[in-house]
Amino acid sequence: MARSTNREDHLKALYSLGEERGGDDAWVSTNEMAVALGVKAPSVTNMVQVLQELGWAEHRPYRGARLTPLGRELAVGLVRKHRLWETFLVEQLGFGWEQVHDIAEQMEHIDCPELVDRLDAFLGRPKVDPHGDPIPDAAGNIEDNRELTVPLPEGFGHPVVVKAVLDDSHETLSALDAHGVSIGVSLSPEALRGLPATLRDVLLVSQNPSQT
Amino acid sequence: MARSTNREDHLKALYSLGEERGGDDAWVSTNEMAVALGVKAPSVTNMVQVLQELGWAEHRPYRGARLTPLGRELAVGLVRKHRLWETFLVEQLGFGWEQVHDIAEQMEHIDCPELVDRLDAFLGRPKVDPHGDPIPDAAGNIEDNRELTVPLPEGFGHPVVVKAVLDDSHETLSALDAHGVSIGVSLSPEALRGLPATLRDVLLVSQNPSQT
DNA sequence: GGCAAAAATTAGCCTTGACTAAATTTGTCC
DNA sequence: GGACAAATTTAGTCAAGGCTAATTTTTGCC
Repeated sequence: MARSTNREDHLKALYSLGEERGGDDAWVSTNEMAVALGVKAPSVTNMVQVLQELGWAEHRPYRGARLTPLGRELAVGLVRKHRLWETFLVEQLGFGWEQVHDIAEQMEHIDCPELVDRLDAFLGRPKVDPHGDPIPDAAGNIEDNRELTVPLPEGFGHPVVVKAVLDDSHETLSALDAHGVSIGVSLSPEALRGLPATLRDVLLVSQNPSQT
Repeated sequence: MARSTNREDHLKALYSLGEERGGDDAWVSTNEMAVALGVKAPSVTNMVQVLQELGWAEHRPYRGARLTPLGRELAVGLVRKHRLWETFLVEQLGFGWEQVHDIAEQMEHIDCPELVDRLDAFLGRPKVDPHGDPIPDAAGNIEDNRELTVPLPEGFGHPVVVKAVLDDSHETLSALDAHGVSIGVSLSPEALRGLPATLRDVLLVSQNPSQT
């Protein structure tokens, strides 16, 4: 039973898609997971059954899968590692925010709890990663300040401050860069109208420019 | 043909054992590799044949294997990554030198040339790792200052300065720590006599304490 | 309520990389 | 120079994790 990158990838996909669904008890279809992971549906069915044997997930045939409390804990640990490494890559090594997702995807599988703690301390226990996403603490608590933020409101009547980006892919982030958009930047209504709709849709913003 | 941790592990074992043999054209037996990697001999025979198909090594049945120039280049790249990460873990994150080998063993498989360059620059382009081993540069050149050093001479007539440790295992390094031995430390003849022979045997030293 | 389409699972196969057991080669000792 | 021991490879098996094709379940539409 060696540590398996594969199982961890499936676990994380299940977690992410479940979060998008909005609830801890949301069922995620194996097909969705297959699309997210770039594999075919039967492979996911297999892996989900393995996760069930590990006690990480529950599988209801023809309905989908969802995490157990243990599975959720492990998944949050992976997210924590991913976002800490992204922060390291951007803040310490000077990578662009659009470059780090794929690298962190590899680094998050490194297995060493003490490394995670030391990295967290080294970075000054950051609360958010370079894309504005919250970094879970060592206990697994996620302080989601994005509750204070909102999806971009209709009409673009007021300036807004960019607080987070919901899509960390290289393409989206490069495109945002090209439009001068990054975390903390204030955007005028005109600037918002100049953005392609697909880019506007991934932004979470604060309407009060005084909020940091 | 995905990037394979496995192939990289076999490549590195072949490189390390070949270096111990002392020559670029030394043949390494599959059995030695099997012992080093913790697998059985037939598994190594299989992998060595795969390495041969990849153009990384040459396999002469019943004689052993040795690296091609390409294989050597790739292996040196792995050693470079390993030693840079070890340096990062000790100097930036504050790990003890006995803790970092196993972690770096995982990190060296992260595939991103730009990451290696940036890490190297971030660390100030270090020449040696925490165990005194030389770090290959980006071109693969190894500036082995250990030529200036020697294995511990017989008799222990003079004080010596520890320049490198040939065994990076947790056990050996912890034991050295317990005896107050680390890179750069000066050891008196009495101190040397107080060390177990197995520990003395892994030291490379300089006889001139003025050398740094 | 039944039937067709969509979704998910099962069945069967392939590759990678490990293993054991059996066969082969090498090397050494007289 | 032959016989035996040690080292190595070959042969055959297994588990993990992927795939395609076929089957089963669910769902949506009339």
